[in-house]
Amino acid sequence: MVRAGRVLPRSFFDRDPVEVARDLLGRVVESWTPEGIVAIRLVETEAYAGQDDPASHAWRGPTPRSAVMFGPPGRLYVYFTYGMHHCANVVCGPDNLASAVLMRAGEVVDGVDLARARRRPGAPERALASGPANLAACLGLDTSWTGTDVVVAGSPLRLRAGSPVPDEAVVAGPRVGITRAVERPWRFRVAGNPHVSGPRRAGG
DNA sequence: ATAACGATTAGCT
DNA sequence: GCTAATCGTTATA
Repeated sequence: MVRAGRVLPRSFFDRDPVEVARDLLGRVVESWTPEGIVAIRLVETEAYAGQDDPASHAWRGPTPRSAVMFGPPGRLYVYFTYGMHHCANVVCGPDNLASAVLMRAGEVVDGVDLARARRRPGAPERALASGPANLAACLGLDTSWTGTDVVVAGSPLRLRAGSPVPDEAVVAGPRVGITRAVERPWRFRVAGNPHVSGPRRAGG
């Protein structure tokens, strides 16, 4: 069991998503299920700025899928993609923007056995949560988790303070896997960290 | 009703 | 570097 500090308050998420994405590096996301606990220290995130952002699922206004992004900050938005993967975001402020931060990669710091069981036998430890769909799989997340409030006491998904990453260790670069607004440098990662997503690991 | 595609991943060349 | 896997969401009619 890893001591990861206090649960982040709602005010943490009630900010511009670019700020939140940057600040989320080094923080610890943990899921509590009947199977057990898995905790992951985040090393890679991306910001999505709602209706101001052509790459965001919220760009064209609310749909059944993106509705939660238009709600209050601090809730989970999990979507299903490519017919087989889930990815997890935390909704951010400000209220009118429908913004969110995608949790892209991290280091499993608690519940390694459970995390590996949810992935693939023989997956190297550094690859367990390297990529948004891998990270969501380790935590056992699917679309039924959408709407989960991560700041209420006893939530099955929590974000803890962990240890913030200093500016000199943070690299900002273009977001991955999108076709619009590619130029916005809203992907953040910890420089040189072996747990970031690949194979675009070298990109900037 | 239907078609195109996606905030990905793993495996192979 | 290239691509199959696989299906919900969205746009269009």
